[in-house]
Amino acid sequence: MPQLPAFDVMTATCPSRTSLARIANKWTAMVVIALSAGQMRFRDLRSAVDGISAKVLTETLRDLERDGIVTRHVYAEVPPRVEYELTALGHTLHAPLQALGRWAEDHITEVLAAREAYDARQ
Amino acid sequence: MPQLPAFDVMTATCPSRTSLARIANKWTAMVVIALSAGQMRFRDLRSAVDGISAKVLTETLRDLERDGIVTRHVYAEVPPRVEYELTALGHTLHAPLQALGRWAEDHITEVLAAREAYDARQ
DNA sequence: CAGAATCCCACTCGATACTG
DNA sequence: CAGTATCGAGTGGGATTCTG
Repeated sequence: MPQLPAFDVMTATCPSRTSLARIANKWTAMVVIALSAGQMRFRDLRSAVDGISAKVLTETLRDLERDGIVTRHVYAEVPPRVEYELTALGHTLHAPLQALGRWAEDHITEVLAAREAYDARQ
Repeated sequence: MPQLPAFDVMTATCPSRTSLARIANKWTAMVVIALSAGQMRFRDLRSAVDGISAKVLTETLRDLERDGIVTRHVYAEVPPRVEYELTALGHTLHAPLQALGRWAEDHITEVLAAREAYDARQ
């Protein structure tokens, strides 16, 4: 058995795992990637992250705000305007998540081929 | 509204999103990180990825195998021995996922502080 | 040992309708 | 516009038991 690197996140009781569970999430990844371009309002985020429902976007943003990754700016206007922005902490998360998104795109052909081969064997 | 990078994965119909959904997952991340050290058998993976159930580990490994990220080697022995290994494709996924795990560990203090502050406001 | 099978709960997520 | 409320289908994931 190979030597494993000491990695706290692999321990069930370590709080960093709750954080990993949040950031290792497709919606989180897409929202953070979208926000990396700069401040955006709710409706623009919704169209940037194609297919996300208002409910899930709201919940995702709340969780990211709670974890200090996103800030919420409410402007007292009519109609209401709410803008979301990455915090400094949020910006440090962009590179890792962007890398994940890039991997998905760069290797989709191989993944699809592997799936087809696997399913053909069954 | 900021200029968004053209990113296929942000499109709901793009197949790369199904791939992102698989890799942006806490169990996937921990399994791939564990396997990056080399070939491992089922039971060792189970203890490396603390807290994962046999069922979820089996399903995660099946999905990763289907996507061409992991290979499964069955040895005709008694008792049975099954080893899992990252493919070449799987190895390209290690760096991004390791970066995510490191982020979770490196920033857990800030995240916990943000949570506490957020919850105190409610 | 490495799983398969089963049961079941909790949570995710989408759709729809409504509100400030 | 930016949500909230509610409902319901689907999925994730744990516990337990059984098998080759």
